Amino acid sequence: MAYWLLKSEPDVFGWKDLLALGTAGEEWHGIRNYAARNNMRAMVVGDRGFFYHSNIGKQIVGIVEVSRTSEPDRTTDDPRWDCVRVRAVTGFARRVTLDDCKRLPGLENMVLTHNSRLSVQPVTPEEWRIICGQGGVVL
DNA sequence: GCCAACGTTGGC
DNA sequence: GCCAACGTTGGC
Repeated sequence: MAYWLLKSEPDVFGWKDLLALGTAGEEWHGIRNYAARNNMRAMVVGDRGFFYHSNIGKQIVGIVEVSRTSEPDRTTDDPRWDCVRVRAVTGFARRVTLDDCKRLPGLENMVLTHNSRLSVQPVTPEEWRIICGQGGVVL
């Protein structure tokens, strides 16, 4: 299983919005960046991802699961762009901030801390373990 | 609200 | 294929 990090501005679509959709989840549409799209194309059903609130909060707030693999993004006519479907799995007992990620040992190379613009990012198993521990998530 | 970083576009 | 111009993102 691979691990990812998905960003969203919480005033547009936040963790509570995803939670409200339950097991149906949400299509992760609107991605218009090749690197982010390629990361989505690499996802398989069952992969897990962190849900990150950008701009407001700047923190990881929960865990999502990929529930459907990449398919064309119906919100555009441009055939280049895809989306996956994700659903909420569990919220963090303690949210893990961007500052935490910059500070914690073992996260020095995390994409989040040095390519802040990439909206769908890979996360290594070690990074996943550290952040889940920090977030109070029992693996 | 500003601006640096980054990606994309399009003229050549 | 290069690169200047432009647009967007997101931290500050």
